[in-house]
Amino acid sequence: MPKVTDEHREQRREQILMAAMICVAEEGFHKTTMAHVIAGSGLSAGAVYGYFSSKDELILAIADRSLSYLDQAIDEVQARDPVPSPVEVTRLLTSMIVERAEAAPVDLTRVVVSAWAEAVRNEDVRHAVASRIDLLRSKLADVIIAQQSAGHIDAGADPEMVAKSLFGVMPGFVLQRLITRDVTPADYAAGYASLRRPSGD
Amino acid sequence: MPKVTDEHREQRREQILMAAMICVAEEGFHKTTMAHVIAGSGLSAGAVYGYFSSKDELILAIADRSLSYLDQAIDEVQARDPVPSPVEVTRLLTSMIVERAEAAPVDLTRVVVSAWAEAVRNEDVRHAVASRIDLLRSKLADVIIAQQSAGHIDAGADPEMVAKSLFGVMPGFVLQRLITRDVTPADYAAGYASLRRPSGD
Amino acid sequence: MPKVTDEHREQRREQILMAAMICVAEEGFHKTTMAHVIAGSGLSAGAVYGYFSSKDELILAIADRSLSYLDQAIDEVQARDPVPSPVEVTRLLTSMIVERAEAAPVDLTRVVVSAWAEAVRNEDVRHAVASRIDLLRSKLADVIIAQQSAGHIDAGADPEMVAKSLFGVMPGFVLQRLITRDVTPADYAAGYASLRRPSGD
Amino acid sequence: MPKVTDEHREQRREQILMAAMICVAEEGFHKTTMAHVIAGSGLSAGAVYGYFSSKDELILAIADRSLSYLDQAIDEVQARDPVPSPVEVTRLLTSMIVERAEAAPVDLTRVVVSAWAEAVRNEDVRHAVASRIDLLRSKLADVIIAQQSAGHIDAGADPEMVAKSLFGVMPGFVLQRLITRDVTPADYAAGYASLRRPSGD
DNA sequence: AATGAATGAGAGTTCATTCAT
DNA sequence: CATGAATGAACTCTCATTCAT
Repeated sequence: MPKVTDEHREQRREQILMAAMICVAEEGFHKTTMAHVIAGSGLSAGAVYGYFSSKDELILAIADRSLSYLDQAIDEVQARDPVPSPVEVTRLLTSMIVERAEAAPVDLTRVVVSAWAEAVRNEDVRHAVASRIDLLRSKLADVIIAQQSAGHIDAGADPEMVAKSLFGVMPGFVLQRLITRDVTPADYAAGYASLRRPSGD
Repeated sequence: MPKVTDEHREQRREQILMAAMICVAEEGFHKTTMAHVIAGSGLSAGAVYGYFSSKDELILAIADRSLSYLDQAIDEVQARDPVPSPVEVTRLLTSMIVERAEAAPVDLTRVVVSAWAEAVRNEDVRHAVASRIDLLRSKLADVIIAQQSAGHIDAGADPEMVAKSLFGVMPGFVLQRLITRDVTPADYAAGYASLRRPSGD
Repeated sequence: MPKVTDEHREQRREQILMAAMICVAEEGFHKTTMAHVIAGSGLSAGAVYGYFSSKDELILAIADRSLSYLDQAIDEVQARDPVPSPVEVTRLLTSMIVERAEAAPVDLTRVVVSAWAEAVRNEDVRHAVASRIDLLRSKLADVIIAQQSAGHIDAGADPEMVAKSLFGVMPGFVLQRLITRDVTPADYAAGYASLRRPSGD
Repeated sequence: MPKVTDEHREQRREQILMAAMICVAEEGFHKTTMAHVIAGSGLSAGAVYGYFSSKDELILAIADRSLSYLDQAIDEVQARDPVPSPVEVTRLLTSMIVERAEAAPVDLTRVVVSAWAEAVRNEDVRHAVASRIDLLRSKLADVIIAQQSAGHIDAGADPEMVAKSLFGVMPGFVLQRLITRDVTPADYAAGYASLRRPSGD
C-alpha cells in the first residue's frame, strides 16, 4: 500500500486518535494501554506506531485535541449578536459542554480532566494545554471587550484578567458534572448571577 | 489493645500517606510506584501493606485527604465576622489555597488534580471525592445564608445552588495556577467582581 | 537478458552491500536494522529484498566481502621480489590493514570482527569465513615456500602449518588496534622480531 | 526471604551470569534474549533484574568475565621456573585455552569472540575489555622481562611492546580453533618457532 | 516492477503483591 | 511481627518481512 494520500494518512491518524480518546475517557491516560488503543483502532501495533511514535506523543495529541473542542463553543458565543451578558455566556458555554459531551461517541470532558492531571506532571502536555487555554481565554477576552462596549461589564476592567475568571468557571462545572453529578447549566449560571448583592457589591 | 500502639499505628499510617502524597504530587497516581512510596516512607514493603492493603486503598486515602485540606480554609471563612462578601470569599479561599500549597512540603493542589482525574474513572474515589465536595459545599451554603442575611446576596436564591457556583470558582483557579501559572488570588477575585455590569446584571 | 540490466543489477547490489557495511561497521550485525540499510541504500524495502532475500543472506554476503579485502593485501605481498622476511611480511600486512581501514569510507576491520562473532554462531557464515581464511592461508603458504627457498625459514617446516601461525598474527593486531588502540604496524612487527632469542630459539 | 547473606547474593549473581554465558556462547550477545537467560537461570524475570539492571549491564559483566579467565592461565605461566621460552609460552597459553574451553560447561572462547565484537560498538564494553587486555599484557610483560634475563629475548627490546605481539598470538589461535577448526597448540607454537630463518632474522 | 504501509510475534523491562524467613 | 527477595503477568515498543497498489 505505498504512496498513500495525505488525506488517507490524516484519516488513519484520526482513527487512532478517536480509539485512544475512547480509552482515555474510560480509563484515563495511564490505565489506557497501547494494546487497547491498537485493538480499538483496528490496526496493528506497528501501524499505530507509524502514526504516533510513542505513547507520550499520543497523550500529547489527545490532550491538545480534548481542549480544542471548546474552541468551537467559544466561537459560537463570539458570533452572537447582540453580545450576551456574562451570566448568559456562562450558561451558553456550560450548555454547549453538556451538549457536545452527550452527543459525541466520547465524553470529552472526561478526557479533559485527564489532560489537566497530565499537564501537572508532564511539561510537554503542560505547554500544550497552557497554549490551548491561552487561546480560549483570548477569545473570551474579545467577548469581554464587546460586553464592556455593551455596558455589561465595568469598562475599566482588564479584559485579560476578567477572561481568566470567566474561563475559570468551566473547570468547576465540568468537575461537578462528572463527580457530584448534580449541576445543570441553567442552575450553575443562575448561581453565578446570584453571587452579587441586590445592588452593587 | 495498648493505647500507645494505636497511636503508633496512626503515626505510621500518616508517615506512609505523606510519603505517598509527595510522590503523587510529583508523578500522579499511576506513575507513582509502590516502590517509591515504600522508599519514601522509610518502611518495608510488608509494613506498608500492613497499613494499606493495596495501592487502590492508598489512592483512596490520598484522594480523600487531598480534599480535606480545604475544610480548614472554609472553616476559617465561616468564622469571619462580619461575613465577607462573595468576592471577598473568593479572594480568601484562593489565597488560602496558595498559602497552604506554598507552605506545605507537598503542593496539595497537584494531588487534588490527580484526585479529580481518578474520580472520573474509579467509582470508589468518585464517591469519596463527591462526599468531600458535598461537605465543602454545605459549609459554603452556610456562608451564603449568612451573606443573604447581610444583604450581600439575593435573599430569594437557593443557597445550595449558589454554593455549587461558588465552589466551582476554585478548580479553575487551581488549574490556571498550576498550568498557565498566571493567576493571583487578588486578580482572580477582581475578575469575578467585574463580571457584573455596573448596575444590576 | 540485456547486458546493461545485469550491470545495473550488480551496481545496485553493491550499493546495498556498501550501505549495509557502513551500518555493520557502526553497530554490528544484530543492531543493524534492515530499515537502516534500506535508508542508507536509498532504495525501497521491496527493492532491497529483490537483491537479498533475507537479512541472513545479506549478513553472509557482508561477512564474505569483509574478509575478501585482505586478498589484495596478500597478493601484493606475494608479488614482492625478493620475497620479504617473516617479520617484514607481518609489517606489510598490518600496514596494509591500517591503510585500507583509514582510507575506506568504512573501517572494514570493524566489520571483520562482526563476521568472526557471527561465524561462531551461524554455520553458513562460519563456512564462508572458513573458506576465505583457507584461501588467505594458502596464499600465505606460497609466500612461506618462497621464504624457505630464500633461507628465511627452516626448510623442514610444513608451510601450511606456518601459514596458520602467520595468519594468526593479524586478528591480534586488528583487535588491539580497535580495542586498546595502542598498536602500530612497525612496533607490532618489531615485537615479533624480538620474540626470538638473540641466537636460535 | 529477607536479609539474604552477601554470599547468597553473590551465588545468585553467578547463577545468572553462568546461564547467560551459556546462552551467549551459543547465540552471541544479541541473539541471546533475556527470556532465555531467565529460563536458564531458573529465576523469575524480576529476580534477574534485581541482580543486573539491564541487558547491557549483563553484557558488560559477561564481557569482563570472559576475559578474566585468561588471568589464571597467565598466572600459571608466570609461576613456572625456569621461565619458559617465547615459543613455550605460546604453546602453554594455547593449551590452557583449549583445556579450559573443553572442560568448562561453556566454551568461553566463544563468549570472548562476542565480547570482542561488542567492544567495537559499545564504549562501555570496549573500556572493560581494554582494561582486561591491559592487565593480561602487563603480566605478559613481566614474563618477557624474565625471558630477557634468561637470554631468551633481546635484552634491548621494550617488554610492553613485545607483550602486545605475544598477546596478539592468542586471538588468531582462538579464531582458527573455532572457525577453521584445524589448529592445535603444538602445531601453532611450532609454526611460530619456524617463523625465523635458521640463523637470526 | 517498484513502492512503502502494514503486519504481529516477540523483544526488554516494570511493578503490585506475596510469603519464607 | 517485620522483612525484602522473589514473582510473573503485563507493559511499551521494534523490526524482518510481505503484498496491495
